[in-house]
Amino acid sequence: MIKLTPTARVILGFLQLGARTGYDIKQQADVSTRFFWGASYGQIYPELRRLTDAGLVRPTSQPRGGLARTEYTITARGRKALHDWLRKPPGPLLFEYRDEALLRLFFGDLLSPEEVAVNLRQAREEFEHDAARFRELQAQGLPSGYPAAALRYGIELMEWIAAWYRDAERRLAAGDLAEDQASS
Amino acid sequence: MIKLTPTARVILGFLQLGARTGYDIKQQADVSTRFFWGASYGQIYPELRRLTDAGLVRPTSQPRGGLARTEYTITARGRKALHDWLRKPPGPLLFEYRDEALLRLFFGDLLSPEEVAVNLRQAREEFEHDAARFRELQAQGLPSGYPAAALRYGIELMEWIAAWYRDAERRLAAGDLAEDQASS
DNA sequence: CAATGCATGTAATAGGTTACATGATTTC
DNA sequence: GAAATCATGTAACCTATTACATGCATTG
Repeated sequence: MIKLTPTARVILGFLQLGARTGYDIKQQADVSTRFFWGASYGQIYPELRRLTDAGLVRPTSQPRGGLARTEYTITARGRKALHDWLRKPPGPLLFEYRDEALLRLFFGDLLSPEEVAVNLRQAREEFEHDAARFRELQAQGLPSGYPAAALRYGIELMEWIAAWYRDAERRLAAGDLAEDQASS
Repeated sequence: MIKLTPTARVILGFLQLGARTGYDIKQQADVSTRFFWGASYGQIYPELRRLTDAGLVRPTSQPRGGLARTEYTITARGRKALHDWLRKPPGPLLFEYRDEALLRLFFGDLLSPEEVAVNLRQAREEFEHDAARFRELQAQGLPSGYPAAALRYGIELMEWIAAWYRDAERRLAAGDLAEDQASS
């Protein structure tokens, strides 16, 4: 079974969903998978070349007037590799979570409770802001089906996190955050 | 204001909380910040050298018998840099989220509903498993205070995600996942 | 005709993991 | 005396972002 690099997965997926150029893939990813799976030009173009060499995509020159343009289509091999990964990815599912706000909370003992409170509020506001941005995307009504479900996940996740911080602020003020006992 | 690299933040934080050696930092991070802020030897040791050169930490040779050992203490400059970052990080708070399960859901149109259902179940089970692992850590009663709050965050996040996938399974079976309308 | 959008691409840099190598000490 | 733990470190590799460079086409 062919192993796809992280970026190859998005590329093949978007190609099969109708994307044509590298530019196109980037635009679509930016308004959909971005928050849980990004892709930059610095990854996309070199990867498209590797996928071409591996026979998973096929490029065709499709200039628009004098504007050089390369359209890619997914090959049978590419479709198979994509489908294989969609059903049984090699290795455990990749999940990465990195959160500076949480790290600052973790080191809360090095700050005064007031300073921690400021940090919690700031984190909450950022996540609220993110949730609002996602809600706008949703209101524009663009996605439907599975992409809509993923967007919904993003909104609800951001709102859950914001709510968690809101609750942490409350607990801090009530004096039972830093003294938390492991609840049984 | 001194800019700390991502790894420098964890290192300085753990040093101020009492860690002594590079090995020590790694052990402590592995059972606490790991899920939202990891650190590997390949990062820690070179970074300790850079921090030494920058005057943020001070190494002292403290062999245990014939075992070479270097204990690090944070300097006044180091404490200031850490405290500055804890209160006002340069730039927006770093937040990274990467989720292969969600990407597979996003491309659900390329699979049959049955295959999507299998993926959802698999994802849910993985997150349930993670939650259980965190719960064990918590049951061992090791952390208290802010570290305990961060662990609690981890448990509740994993459980929230698992619940989201459980609900997605239900909606898929009911036929209103892939046909989702943007709810107003 | 200026600004924006379409389109491709590279170089520098950053940040990170994994695997390996080495060797002492402690515990069973 | 074998296995696990303490301890340090590096080399190879992977993945990714940012900034830059280039130039055509479209829209106001």
